[in-house]
Formats: sequence, structure tokens, C-alpha cells
Amino acid sequence: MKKIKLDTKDAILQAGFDVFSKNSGASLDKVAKRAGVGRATLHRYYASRDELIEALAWAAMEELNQAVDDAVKDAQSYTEGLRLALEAIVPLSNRQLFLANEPLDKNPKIAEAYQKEQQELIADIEQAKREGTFAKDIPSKWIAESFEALTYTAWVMIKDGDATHKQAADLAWHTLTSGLSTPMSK
Amino acid sequence: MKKIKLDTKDAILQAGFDVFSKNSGASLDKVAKRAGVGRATLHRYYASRDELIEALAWAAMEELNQAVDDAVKDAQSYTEGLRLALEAIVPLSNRQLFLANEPLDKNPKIAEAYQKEQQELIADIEQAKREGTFAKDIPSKWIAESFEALTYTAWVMIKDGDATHKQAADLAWHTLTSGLSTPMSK
DNA sequence: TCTTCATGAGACAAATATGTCTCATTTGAG
DNA sequence: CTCAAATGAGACATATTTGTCTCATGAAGA
Repeated sequence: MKKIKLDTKDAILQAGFDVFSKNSGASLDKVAKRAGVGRATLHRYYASRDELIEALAWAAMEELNQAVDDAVKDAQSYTEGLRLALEAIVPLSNRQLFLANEPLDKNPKIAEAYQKEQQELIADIEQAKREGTFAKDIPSKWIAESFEALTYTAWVMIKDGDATHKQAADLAWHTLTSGLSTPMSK
Repeated sequence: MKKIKLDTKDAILQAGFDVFSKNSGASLDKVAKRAGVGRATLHRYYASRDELIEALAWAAMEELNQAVDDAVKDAQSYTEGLRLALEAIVPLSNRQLFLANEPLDKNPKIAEAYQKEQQELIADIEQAKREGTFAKDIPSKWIAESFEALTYTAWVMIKDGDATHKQAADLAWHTLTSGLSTPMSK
């Protein structure tokens, strides 16, 4: 088949996210089977396990960036930007989870790029604080972690068939803002 | 050494949570090393990988139940019970994570017991709804998932040294309630 | 002191995973 | 139809993991 499957490579990456986000030590055979592909074919595209992991990491960051940039480009405020970013990230929680769980120690470049992403999220959150969306006495790190946790929660709800994409994103945003916008009284 | 280490078994279980919650496919050698124990010793306590996994699952549920029961016994309301349970679960997020990530397919009994725990959380949440703590128009499943997600988030904050146990639990509860107590408008 | 027993170290075989190759098949392009 | 490229199947050697055993050590209890 010359090019029936222009997406063989993509299928392998998708399978990688599915499999490794659940079990980062899974065998390549599992990934190949999930992709509906022979183990040899996987090796034709990615010579070694390490190479596959690296490709997955880059693809994850690429896709997340792309999706967020697209979603955010017309936002009128940082708050709206975060809201749109959340909705864009939800269906890519696969990728987010992979990046969060995979030990990136081996690739300093990837680790660095990932850290940079995290920093940017924090920066946007600080701006949203200025817009009054989040209380100033709540640590930005907590807001960022909650943002990711609730994005993942939304993904789980959709995966389990308990909510549509929009419903889940609304729930996540509602949980996040109405909670975090109230100053902590103690 | 006759019984210097009464805790060898516990050390292995603890190591199992640490290692498997990050990578459910990790080798037993990694677990043994983390426990500061030889691989042979691990096998003396748990003959096979499956046996270890099973012991971990039961121990996780046992410990979580114990901790929650202790914390909740003097609670005056379901809401207070949930608040106390959250604080009790935070340091055991290890166990929670293990149960959430490990494929329990092989042990119907464990899977069943785990499901039962989830149901009980949902039941308590429904009671807290009656007490006015959570809005009725928000799905209990969402509240339960958020509860676990934010508990885990609190654990991450503590682990990274960004908050004390109490601070993190307060943040999680504040995020959860002040957000979820507001009825979703549309 | 002498005994007992949990342990660590490590040998070992079997199972599993990894990476490389080869070969036959399929299918789209020409 | 013919050809070239991509693929699946699977053989193969190597590496890693698993589970079993044995042996020497050292500390607790007699």
C-alpha cells in the first residue's frame, strides 16, 4: 500500500499516548497492537523505545501549543484566554498526562521546554489575578495545578460518557473560578 | 537478624506504592531497591508480582478506610465528614493513585470493593448536597472526581514543598466548596 | 556461647521485551 | 498490467525481568 495510511505515524503516536499515559512501562508490542500495526512497522518509524518516547514528548507539546494558540487567538482577556485554553486542552489530556507522568530526565531539552510551558501558564494566571478572576492570596502554583487536575477530570468524565465536551469544560471552569475567585477567609 | 525489621513487609508495601503509582509496569527490582531490601526478600513475602499487586490493593483500601473512619468518627455533619476525610486522604494519595491507575481487571473482588468505596463517596456527597454544601444541579460524579483530583493536587503541592499538609487541605477544600456551592447559572 | 532464622548476594532457567532482518503480500501510481 | 513502497508476519540474537534456589552472614534469644 503506497499511502493508504498517511496516518500510520500518527496512529502510532496516538496509541503511544493512550498506552503510556496509563502505564509508562508498557511494552512496544502493546503500543503497536493498539495502533493496529506490526511491531516491525513501529520500529521502522521509531528505531528505539527512547526515540518513540522523545517523539511523543515533542508531539504532545506541539499539539498542546497548537490547540491552545488556535483557541486563544481571539480572546479579549487573560481570563477568557484561560477559559478557551481549558476547553482546548481537555480532549488532549492524553498528551498532558503523558508529559506529566513520563520521566523526562533523559532529555534536558524536552524537560526545559515543558518547564517553560508551566511557567507560561503561571504567568497567564497572574494576569487573570489582576483581572479579578482569581484571589490574590491563593498561590498561583495551586491554581495552575488545579487547572490541570480539573482539565484531566473533565477528560475522565467525557471518556466515561458522563458528560459532553462542553458540559465537562463548563464544569471544570465553574469549579475553578467560583471557587478560586473567593478570597480565602480562613 | 531475628526481628530488627518488623517493618520489612510494610517497607515493601510502601515502596510498592511509591514506585507503582508512578509507573505501574516497574520491575520488582526497583521496588525492592526502594524498600532497601533484596529482591529475594521481596519474593519471600510476596511470591509473585501478581501477589504483590493484590496485597497492595487490599492494603491501600484498608489504610484509606482506616484513616477516613478515624478522621470522620466525630463529624457532626456529612459536610464536616467530607472535609475531615479529605485531610485524612491527602497523605495517602499514593494509595489512591495506585488504586486509580492499576488495572484491577484480574481481581474481581478488589474491583468490586473499590467500586463500593466510590459509591459511598457519592452517597456522602449527595447527603452534603442536602446540607447545602454542593449545588444540586452539579452531577455528584463530577463532585466525586473533583474531590479526588484536588486531593491529589494537594498531595503534589506538599510533595513539592509548596505547602504544608494543613495549607494544602485548606486550599483543596476551599477550591471545592466555594466553587461547587454556587449553582451553575445556565 | 551456641542456635536460630531473616536477610543479602547472587547463580540459574524460563519468560518477556527489544532491536534487526528477511520475505511475501498488498495497493496505489504510472 | 507492472512496479515500487509500505506493511505484516515472524525468525533471530540479545537484554531484561521473573521466580526459584543456595549459601554465607549476623543479630536475637537460649
